[in-house]
Amino acid sequence: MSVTIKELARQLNVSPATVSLALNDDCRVAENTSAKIKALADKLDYVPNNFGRGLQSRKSCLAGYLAGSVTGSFFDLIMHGIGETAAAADYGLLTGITRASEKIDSQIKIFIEKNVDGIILSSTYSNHAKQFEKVERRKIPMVFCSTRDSGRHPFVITDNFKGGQLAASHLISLGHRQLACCSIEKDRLAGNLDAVHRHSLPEPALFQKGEDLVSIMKTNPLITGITAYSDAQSIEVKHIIESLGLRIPDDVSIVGFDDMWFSEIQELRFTTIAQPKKEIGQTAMQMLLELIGGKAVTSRFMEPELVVRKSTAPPARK
Amino acid sequence: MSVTIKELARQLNVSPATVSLALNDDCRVAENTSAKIKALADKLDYVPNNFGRGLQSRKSCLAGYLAGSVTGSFFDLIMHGIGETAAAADYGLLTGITRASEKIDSQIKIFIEKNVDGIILSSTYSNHAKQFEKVERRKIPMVFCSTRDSGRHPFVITDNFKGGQLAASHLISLGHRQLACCSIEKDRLAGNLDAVHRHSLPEPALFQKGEDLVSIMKTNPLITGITAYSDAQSIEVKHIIESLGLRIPDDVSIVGFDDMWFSEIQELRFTTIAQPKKEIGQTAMQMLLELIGGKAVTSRFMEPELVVRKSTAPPARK
DNA sequence: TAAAGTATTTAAAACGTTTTAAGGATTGCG
DNA sequence: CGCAATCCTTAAAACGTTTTAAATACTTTA
Repeated sequence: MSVTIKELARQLNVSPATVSLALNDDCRVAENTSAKIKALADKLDYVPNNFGRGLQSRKSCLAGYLAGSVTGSFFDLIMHGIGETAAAADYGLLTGITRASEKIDSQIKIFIEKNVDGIILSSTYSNHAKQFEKVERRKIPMVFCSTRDSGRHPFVITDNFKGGQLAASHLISLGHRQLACCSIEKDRLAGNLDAVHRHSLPEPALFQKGEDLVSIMKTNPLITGITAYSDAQSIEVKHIIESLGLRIPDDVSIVGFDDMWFSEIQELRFTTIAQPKKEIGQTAMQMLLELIGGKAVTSRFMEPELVVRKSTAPPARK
Repeated sequence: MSVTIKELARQLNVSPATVSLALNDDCRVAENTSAKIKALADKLDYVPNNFGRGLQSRKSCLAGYLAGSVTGSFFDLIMHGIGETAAAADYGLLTGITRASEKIDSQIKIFIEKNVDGIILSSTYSNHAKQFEKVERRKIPMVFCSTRDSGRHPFVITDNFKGGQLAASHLISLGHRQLACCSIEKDRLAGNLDAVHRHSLPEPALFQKGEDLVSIMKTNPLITGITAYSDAQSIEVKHIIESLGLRIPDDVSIVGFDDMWFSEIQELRFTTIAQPKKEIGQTAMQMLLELIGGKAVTSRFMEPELVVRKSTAPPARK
C-alpha cells in the first residue's frame, strides 16, 4: 500500500485539502505548512496516484505511438525523440508497434482504454477508418509523424521535395547527365525533376523496385546516377548494378535516403539524404503536447541533409 | 465526455451496480437485463474508464519496458514480442528507450507515477540502485529480458553456453583447428571452450574488441575460425581481417551472434547464432503477467540456432 | 396461504485526488 | 474595541468504477 495524501494529512494533523494544495504549489497555503508537508512527502516517498488524479483532471499524461515497425532503426530513432520529449513533460509513452493489420484495431482500443491524451501515428492506416472514427469521436488529438494524411491532422515530415532536389543536384554537380529516380515518393520525385529541369537535362528514368533497373539500364545505358527510395533500397540497387557488371561508384553513382546506421559501415558507405529522425520525433511529441494543451498547431517540414560518402563520384565515362 | 456506467444505468432505468455486474459477466444478473445492458453499451460504444477502475482494482493494466536502445533491430524485435503478448492480455506497454543514464531515473519515475503493474528490463542498470529500490519497495514485479541480474529477479535469456558451443562446433566440424573467440560474454566463451575441449583442440585465442585481432592474428597466424560477439562485431571483424590481406571465408571464417536483418544482405551474408528475439519478448511478458497474477515463475533459457551463410567455409590451408 | 428459499436488483461505501465555497484566525484600521 | 480585510485552512463534493450487504421480487414447498 502506497502513501496517500490522507496519510500525509493524518501524520501532520492537517486536512487532505491542504496537503493537495501544498503539493501543487498553491500560493494560498502558508510557507511553513507547505514546507512541512513537502518534507514529509519527500521522506515517505509520496507519489500522487494517477488514478485518483486522472479521475479528477481527466488527463492520463499518457500518449500513444503507433508504428508499423521500428526495425532497421528508422522509427527507432523517431521513437527515441518522441519518448524523450514525452518524458520531459512527464508523459508516459504507450507504444503499439505492429505490422499485423488485425492487431492495429486492438492497439487503438488499448490506447482508448488507457485514456491516452493523444496519439502519434507513423502510418496512415486508411483501412482502419472505423477504429479511428472512435478516436475522433472522443476528440483525442492525433499527430502524424513522418507521414501525412489528407489534411485534417497536423504532421511532421522531412521536406521530401528538397530531399529530392538535393539528391539530383549532387549527382548533377558531379557531372552526371542522365539520371534514374525511384518514383515511390512523389515529392522526392518532384524535387528530382525540378533539379533536372533547372539544368536543362533529360528527365530521369523512373523505377519503383530495384529489380526494375535491370531493364531500364539496358534500355538506357547512359544512366550513371540513381536516386533510391531509401538506404535499404540502395543495398538492393547496388547489388543489381554490380550483377550487371558495373561498379559503384566508378560506373554508377547511388544516392540513398534516410541515413540509416548501416549506410556508414565500411562495406557500403552510402551517400544519402539524411532525415533528422530524432528531431522529427521530438517535434511530433511537442506538437501533440500543444494540441493536448488546446493550442492550434501547424504542420512542419524538417530539413533533409546531403551526406556524401563513397557511393557517388564523377562518372568515369562521358 | 464519454459514456459512463451511470449514463447506461439512467437510460435503462437500472442501477449502476447492475450495469457494472452485467458488464463483468456476473452470473447474478438476469439474462435479459444483461443482454439489454450489453446491447446499449455496444451501441453507445462504452469503454470502461481506466481511472475509476484502477482506483478500485489497484491495477493499471500497464507494463513498463526499459531498454538502452532498440537500434539495429535486436531490441526492436524483442519489443515486438513483448507488445504483442501485452496487447493480447489487454495490457498497454509503456516504453522508456534511452541510452542517457540521467534519463533512466526519470523513466522509472514515470513508470511508478503511471502505476505500471510490472516492469521488463533489458539492461541491469546496476548504478541506478536507488531508483530501483523504490520499485521494489512498491513490490512492482520485474522481469529481466535478454539480460540477468545477480539472482533476485526472474529472467529470460538465450542459452549463451549452448550458443557458444554451437558456434565453435560448427567451425570445428568445418575443419578449423585453431580458433579465436570474443570473451565479452562469459557463458558463450564457456560454451566455446567446452566444444574445443571435447575435440581436444587448443584453446581459442581471446579478444574483446575487433581491433584486438590485429595483434592476435599476427601472433597466431594459424587461427582460421572466429566467434564474434555479435553480427555487428562480425562487420568489424570482417573489415579488419580483410585489411590484413585475408579473405572471408577462404582464409578466415566468422560466426556472429544475434541474426540481425543485415546479416542477410548480399554484401555480408554472415553465418550466425540466431537468438529467438520475438519469442524472448513474448516469454518475458508472459512471465511478467504471471508474476502480476501472483504466481511464482522460474527463469528461462531460450534455444539459440545456427544459421549457416557465407562467412564460414572449410579452411583453405591446413 | 404462509413460510422458506432463490433469483435479481440496489444503495452505499470505497478507492485517491482536486476543487470550491465557506470557515476560522489573525491583522490593520478607525 | 469593533469592523473589515487578509491570510490560511478545511469540509464536502466530484470524478467512474467495483463490491458488499441488504433489500426486493419471485418461486417453491408444506
